[in-house]
Amino acid sequence: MTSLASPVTLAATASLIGDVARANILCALTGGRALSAGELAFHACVSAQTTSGHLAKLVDAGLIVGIKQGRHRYFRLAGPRVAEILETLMGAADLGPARHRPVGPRDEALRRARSCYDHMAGRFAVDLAELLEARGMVVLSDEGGSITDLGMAFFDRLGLALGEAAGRRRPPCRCCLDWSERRYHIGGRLGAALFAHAEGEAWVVRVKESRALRVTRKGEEAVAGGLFACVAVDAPVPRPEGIRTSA
Amino acid sequence: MTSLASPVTLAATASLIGDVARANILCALTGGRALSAGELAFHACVSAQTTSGHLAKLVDAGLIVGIKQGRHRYFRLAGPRVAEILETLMGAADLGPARHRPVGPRDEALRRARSCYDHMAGRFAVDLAELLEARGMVVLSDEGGSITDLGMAFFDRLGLALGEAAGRRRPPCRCCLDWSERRYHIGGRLGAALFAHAEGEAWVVRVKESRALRVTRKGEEAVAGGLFACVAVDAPVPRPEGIRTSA
DNA sequence: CCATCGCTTCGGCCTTCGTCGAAGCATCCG
DNA sequence: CGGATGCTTCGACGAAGGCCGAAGCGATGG
Repeated sequence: MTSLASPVTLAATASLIGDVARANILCALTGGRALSAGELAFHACVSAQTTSGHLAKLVDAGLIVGIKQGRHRYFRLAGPRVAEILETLMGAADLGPARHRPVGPRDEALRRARSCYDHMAGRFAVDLAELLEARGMVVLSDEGGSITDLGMAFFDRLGLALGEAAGRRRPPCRCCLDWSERRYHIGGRLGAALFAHAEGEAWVVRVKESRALRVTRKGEEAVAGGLFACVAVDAPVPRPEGIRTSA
Repeated sequence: MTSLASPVTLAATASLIGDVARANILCALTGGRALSAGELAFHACVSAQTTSGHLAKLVDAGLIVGIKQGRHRYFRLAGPRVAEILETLMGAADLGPARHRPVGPRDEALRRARSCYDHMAGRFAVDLAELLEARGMVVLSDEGGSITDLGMAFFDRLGLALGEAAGRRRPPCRCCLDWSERRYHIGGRLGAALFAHAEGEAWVVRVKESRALRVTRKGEEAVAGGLFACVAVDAPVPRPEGIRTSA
């Protein structure tokens, strides 16, 4: 019935990601935007023809999809599942003894705020998640998360489109372990809705040619206190000092 | 602060799993039991010295841990995180077009019921999960799962040790996409507790030298109807015909 | 104490696969 | 229609790494 997930197929998938050039390609696409083959070649630091071969393999494996537009061909991740796989594998990197810490300076922007396929990650997202949890909107744990009744009402008043999740009782939300913060951020449908809302309200703007997000002043203000001022909330406020945006 | 999860470390981790011999080793350890280097060499179908090299790399990366006992050295997965990574990667195998379906005969036992590090998988586990969801004990979705109040009370009466999960409000439970069934089974703390309970009550017994589990008659009976007869449940019974155990 | 067993290290063979140069198509523009 | 751009295919080179034979080391057991 289903293709057997044997060790050899596991190895095939893993070795596909296990090449530095392909890992660079996948990481570049984790930003969520579709990129052309040439741009991916630049990100992977290899020639165009080498990149072409890698892209063919990735498409063949179903990790990415490519659409042809004119003389360009744009690629994006095949879906949230793939992004999740990559994030999970990212988190596995710090399983071993923390030996090398090549903290580059250009990584600071990524640590602060970045897009993670369809949701946000980095300090900004982690702080937001912890604030929402402190306010009793969501429950987060290492096994997943869920939206409380209070949270459902709040997100509804905020205007978030949670889609079919609203129909389910106690809709869970995926919470990823942030690899740069080792704390949780919110993914899944809620994470995607939060990202869309934040982008629509210009709380964050995408930085060109990068996964990094720039947190605007409006975003800082909205999240630091105004996020909850825009709707009436009768929730307990156990941590009124707001969150750090570290701008 | 934290080791940077760059594309190169992603590739390093992935390529570690991307070798067939190492993938075999990891899959063998996914059964949950510690295995000696010799047994792992047998599973990986390579010589002892080659296996030794692979094990050193896996230990070095923090994916597995080894303890010395006499002249044997036993290895096990470093933790649930690793098992989760492997399961996630397993699920990625069916992303591409389903082309090869080498459904071996010996896989049938694994498809029926198997251990997955600390919880159960296969048809038995999937049916059990769906039954629990139909009874309103848990809520499952592609973004995670959560235990309902009804479920908390039920599992408590059943005698499951959910540990610290009981302290949390709406404790979530991890639900994995079963690679052999493409449906959900229950993992996380609840999954581990269910497995321990099922093993303690002799509903399932481990098959030697394999991840496979044999579902006993007692287990079939208990799950088919007696599981809910042993405790008083005032829940709606939308699907009273029970589950298939396909023994 | 010697034989056996289990695991590890060392050295060298060999396959695999990532890489780029050159050439071949497809597309767009002037 | 010709030149430029973007992507792909082909072929050969070369480094990386998995593999095993041989030998070494520690533990067990008679």
